[in-house]
Order: sequence, then C-alpha cells, then structure tokens
Amino acid sequence: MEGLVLYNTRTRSKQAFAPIEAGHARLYTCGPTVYAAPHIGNLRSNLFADLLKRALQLEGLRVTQVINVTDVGHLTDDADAGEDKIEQAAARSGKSVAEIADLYTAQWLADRERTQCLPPEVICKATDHIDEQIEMVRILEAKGYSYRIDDGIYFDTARFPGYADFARLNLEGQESGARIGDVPGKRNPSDFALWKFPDPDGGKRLQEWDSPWGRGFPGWHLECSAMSSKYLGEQFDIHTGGVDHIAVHHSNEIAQSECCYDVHPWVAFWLHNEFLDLRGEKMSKSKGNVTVLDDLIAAGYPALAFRYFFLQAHYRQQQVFSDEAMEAAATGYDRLVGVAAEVRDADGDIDPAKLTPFRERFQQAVRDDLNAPRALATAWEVARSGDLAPAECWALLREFDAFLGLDLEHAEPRRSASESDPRIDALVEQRQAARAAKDFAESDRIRDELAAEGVVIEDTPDGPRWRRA
RNA sequence: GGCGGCGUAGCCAAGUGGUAAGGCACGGGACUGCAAAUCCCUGAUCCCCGGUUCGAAUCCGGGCGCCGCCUCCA
Repeated sequence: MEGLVLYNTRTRSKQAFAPIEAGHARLYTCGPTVYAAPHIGNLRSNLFADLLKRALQLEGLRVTQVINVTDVGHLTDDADAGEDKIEQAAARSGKSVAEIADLYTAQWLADRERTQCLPPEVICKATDHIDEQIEMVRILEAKGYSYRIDDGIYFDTARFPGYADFARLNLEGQESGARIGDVPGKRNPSDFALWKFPDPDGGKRLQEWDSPWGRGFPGWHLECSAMSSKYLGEQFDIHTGGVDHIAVHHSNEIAQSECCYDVHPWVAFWLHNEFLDLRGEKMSKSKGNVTVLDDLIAAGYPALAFRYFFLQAHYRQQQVFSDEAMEAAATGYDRLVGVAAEVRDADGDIDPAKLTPFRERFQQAVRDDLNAPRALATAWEVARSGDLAPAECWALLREFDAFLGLDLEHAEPRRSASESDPRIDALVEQRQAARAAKDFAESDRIRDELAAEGVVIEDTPDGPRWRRA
C-alpha cells in the first residue's frame, strides 16, 4: 500500500501525495469572511480541511496550516462591484467594522473548537497584510500584467495564457452568456480587480488604505495569494476550499501568483469540498436562511454529532442535510460514544495480530482520498466485533479517533447523563415506592407525568436515573 | 448559452468490472411489572432502455430526474 492519495482538482485525478519539503506539509485553507456567523455548510469546509490535516499528520508529516480571515474587500454582488459585506454588516448593526470582524471571527473559532478542528498554525487577517498585497500588485504592474481603469487596477487575464486551464473554463462560452453590469473598461470578462478605488458615488468607505495608486482597498482574491505565500513560500503543497471557488477565486489566485512569482505550479495540490445539499434551500450567509451550529445545539445535539454527520459522507460528494439525517447521525454518534465509554478504561492483554486487519482497513480508507465513511464504518466494525477484547477494541478506537476527531476519549453518552433536582428526585422515589408495592398504576402515572414535562426515566440495574429528553 | 456532479434498501451513504460497507429508522427477539435505555437478529441486484464483456451498480450510447458552478457564496 502506498501512502496518502488525494484527488487534485488541478489534474482532475487522484495522486500520491508527497510534500515539496521532505517531512513537512504546507497547507493553506481558504477561511471565513467574517460578516456573519458560520453556517453548517461553512463548517463542512472546516471539517474537511481538518480531516486532511489529521491525515497528513497520520502520515508522520509535520503540518503547517494557514487559514485566512477575510475582513475586507469581499463584495456583495459582482467580484468587481457591489458593497463590502463587512461594511454592510457594520452599518446594519451600528457596530464598527473591527467589532463585526472580531465578533464573527470569535464565533468561527468557537465552532471549530467545539467540532474538534485542530487549531491552525497561522491565522492571518487580510487587513493585517495590506502591505504584502500592495507589494504584489506592484510586482504584477512592473511585469506588465495589470492595467488601470477608473474603477481600479485590474489583472489582465489575457496575459496569462493558462488562465482557463485550472477550472477548464470555456471562456468563449462564458462570453456568449450575457454579462450584465460589468465594469466599464475591463478588457476581458475574466479580468479581476487587484486594487479597488472607492466608488466616487458610494460615500466614504470605512476601510481604505494608501497605495501607490491612491486610496483604496485590495481586491478580494489578492489576500489569499499574498498571505499563503508569505507564510508557506512561493510554492507550497496544498490549498483547500469549497468547490464554488474553483472557477473564479482560485483561478484568479493562480493567475496572479504564478505571474508574480514566476512559478508553476504555484500550489501542487488543490482540494475542494462539495456542498451540503439543503434540498433546494440554498444556504448562504448572504441569504439569511442559515442553520448554524448553535441551532443544532439548541435542538439538543452535541456539536460533535455534526462532525459525525459530516464523516458519514465523502467530502467530494454533495451530502443531504435534513432533520432526519441529523437525528440519525446524533443517535449513531451517541451509541458509538457509548461503546467507547464502556471499553476505554479496560485493562487486559492486547493481541496485535487481532488489531492488524482493522488497522489496515482503516488506514486504507484514510489514504484513499480521505474516505471518512469507510473509516467510520471500520470503527463500527471494531465497536461491534465480538472477537475483540475491550482493551483491544479501545486500542483501535482510540487510534482511529486521531482521524475521526469524535473525542471518544472523553465524550459521555446521553444514557449516562444523570440529573438531579429535589422535586424530580422525590417523584422518582415515589415511583420506586409504588413499584415496590406493585402499584403499577401509580408508578406509570408518575412516569407519564414526568414524561409530559420532558423528563425521561431510565431504569438500570443500579436503580433509576433521569434526564431531560 | 457554457461547465460539473449525482441518481444504491424508508432515510444518510460507502463501493468504479467478478455476484452490494457502515449508520439511522422499521420489524422480530432478549431484558422489563409494562415501557424506556441497552444488546442480538432481519432487509436492496443498485433510475429506465440499449450496447461492450465470460461477467457491470461499476465501461459506452440514449433517455428521465435531482443538485451545483459560470456573479457574493463552503
């Protein structure tokens, strides 16, 4: 079995992964635009990148992961027009741009932590790297890749012959599709802004900087090019993002980076996660019809139940999210945690030969383009295997959890959650007394009464316990 | 108009040439005073039609259906 194999969007094929620098994988993950709370679709992207990071670590690689925080320049409509989303959110809420950015950055970090995403080595904000972005535009300009129009400094995609290659774009086909509201003066429809000038009719922007071309702000695509190469080098191993970024954002990043640094390929591997399928209800932060992690938690699901849900489908496949599917995932997660809780303190001898087949199957799944569903299925085979001693079962589950990230070491199953409340405890005791007296009408009445207020009684060999449903 | 993906049991889904992983639900059983919780058992020939092949869910062609990208979006 060779090592890790990853599907590379750049070559449209699975390829064996080998880092440019031996023993060290350099990974850039397109991060959030912090103008709203991340929804569960955004979360899927984070979870996917985390899975990748864990798989790289399991290969024994040191991983440097950089994630950007977009806090300027992400416009609402066209890539070249429209309002800045962050400024819009600030105006709406009466908060400052920095407050908005800080608020949602914190929310994003909290969601990552709650779903066991490993912290990145570097988190970088676009507004902290304005100089680097300006420098890049300067170089591109010096090399003749840019031109100036009223609206800003633009990248001339015609100067980069390979522009259409990455996304396999049919530029002519696109041109025939009428494009409305284009920026006057652009030479090609695919040209994009490197540096934007404030809209003369749009009032003063909250975020502007001086540049060799005057006041303005960086084009959205620029930050990823500038920051990734600042922290990872002019060529690095892997760049991740959602499939929606392939055609525009990543094509543009590649164009400006390869022209700026004179490299090819700028990034060796490009990995993209598919979207959650909301049954036609497209979820996007700009539309407001979003489900966020806190919604799931309010519905009674542990945050990691969503991670479990995510693991059930391959990252390159659209995954249908529904209440029913989420409920099923939560039940499955709870039961797996239940098994872990039973075996994790087990002592006893471990026969390595018994572990090998499961271990191999698991590794094979991980190495085959991060096949989490198969990896998870292997964990279940272990959990339900009658042949493994508890200590052996735990040895495997613990090992697998380094990839799955389900906190099997600490998570507690719901069934062991036992609450305490003087009033309810008293009712439960009354029920016990009735049962002892074989007055089942009374004991069932008490149980029903508690059930009506959402309290579930579970009878165990050690006596009853209760919890809120 | 251009580009891409998908269609596998009630649901979420693995599987890309040799007779269909896993989870959830349903049903059956154990346990229970009865339940709940828990544990065990049980189900599909893979959207339709045609073709290639000794052999196809898996390859090719044609349908039908769904989702997405090309413009902010994970």
